[in-house]
Amino acid sequence: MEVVDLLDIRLIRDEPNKFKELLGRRNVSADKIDKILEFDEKAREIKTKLNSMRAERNSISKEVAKYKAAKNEGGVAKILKRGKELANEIKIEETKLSEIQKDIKDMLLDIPNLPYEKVPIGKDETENVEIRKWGEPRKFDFEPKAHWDLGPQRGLLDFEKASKLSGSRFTILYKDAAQMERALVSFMLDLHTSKHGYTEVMPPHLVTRQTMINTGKLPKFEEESYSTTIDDLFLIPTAEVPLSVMHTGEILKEKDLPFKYVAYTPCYRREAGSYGKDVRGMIRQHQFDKVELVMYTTPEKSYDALESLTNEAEEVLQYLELPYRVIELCTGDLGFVASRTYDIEVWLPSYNGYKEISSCSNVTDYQARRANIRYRKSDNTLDFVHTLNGSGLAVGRTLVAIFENYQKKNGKIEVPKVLRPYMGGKEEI
RNA sequence: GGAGAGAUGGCCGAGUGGUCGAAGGCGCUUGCCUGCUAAGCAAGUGUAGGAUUUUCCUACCGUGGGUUCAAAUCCCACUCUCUCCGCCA
Repeated sequence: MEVVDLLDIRLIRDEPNKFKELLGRRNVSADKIDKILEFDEKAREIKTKLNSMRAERNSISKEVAKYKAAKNEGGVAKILKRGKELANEIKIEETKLSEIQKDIKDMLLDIPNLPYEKVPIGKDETENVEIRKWGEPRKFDFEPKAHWDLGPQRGLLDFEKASKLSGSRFTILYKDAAQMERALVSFMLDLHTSKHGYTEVMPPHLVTRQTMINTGKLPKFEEESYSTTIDDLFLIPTAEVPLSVMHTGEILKEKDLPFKYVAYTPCYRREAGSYGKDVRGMIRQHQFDKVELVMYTTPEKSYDALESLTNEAEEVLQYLELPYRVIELCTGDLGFVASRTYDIEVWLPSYNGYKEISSCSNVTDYQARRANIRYRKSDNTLDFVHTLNGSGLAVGRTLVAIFENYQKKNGKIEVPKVLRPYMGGKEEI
């Protein structure tokens, strides 16, 4: 991977203030940019020097060939001496250059994506902006139960047995709950493939370190990831990882874009940074099911695509008749690779509020640069594609939302109408 | 796990130390021609960096090292793909 591909260092060079300004909005210090520029200048200096040294070496090589052809041994010996000197000098400079380039690469890997200009500026999640609301939270004529009470009481969820097997933050689903989880996966996949035109994919759940780097999950989030002690493979934290770099190193045709992929996979996360958060129930798990949407588009169309992708994810909740709202993340709350993000939050009685159930982001060319995914434009030139991803939806949280919003006084849970065909016609569980 | 073969430009494929950044073909672009389409003819056609920027220089032939004045080509390690054998859901 070339250094320039990461986060085009030429762009930083040309408009350093733009980078400092935009990255400053997401709490990246300007010093980091200055340091990169400083190293970049050093690297270019060495490169220029190397360039002329190599040019000389190449001309020497040609002369050697010429002398040898002319059987001029004296000439050969003389020029070989200079050649050897030069070879040593070149090696020294090359070592210097590769050290600096490695430093630059490490620094660039640590720089997040630029936020879109229109993203609201803010420090953290308290400054996110509500965009729209759909549906009304239900008024209960009894005290609704939280899923962590309701589930075990009904014998549908078991947290204690799960912890015997795997420790904290795991859940076992039984009977109708297990079937509903499966029904939700099928319903979501069917909706996105048949109505929204996505191509269904079943990707690997274990990926290489390089794949994690290409998607921007590493080196930043190593401690958030599960990996295998042998073979250095990583359990995917989301299907975004395999899907958004499936086309690594490829040159796509403009007329084939956009690519729309949907995949159901379990997701594996250590949740290292969230001690004490959402400890009850199955809101925050080390393993959870998710149906993920990923798009590849041209740069011109990516922000429109983000709108449609978000709408497509929202539709799942509309069909399930679950109240939700859409918020836009402010600059301080944006994920590492995202340039703009909408979160969809579903109403949960146990929280007496809205809880994230989907996160839809335009990643622009950030992953495409790392994974070198380009497309050939109509004028025959090459450019990086833009990638987008969004949950469509987090399945476990959707199940929780149904349990809590559809519960009856007697503890039974009504099955949303669209799910009934997937559950043998059951109306309640 | 064992044995063998291989990895070259958008694709196929030649190339075993010195005009090889790489033959040839396909594809693509442009022009000509054919009153459409196809075919035919001609030219062009990798990516990136740098400079004194209508030109010149440099790097890149799976990845990383090494040998050499000089590496796609020789040596070492690794990764991946294919074939056969073994094992296995």
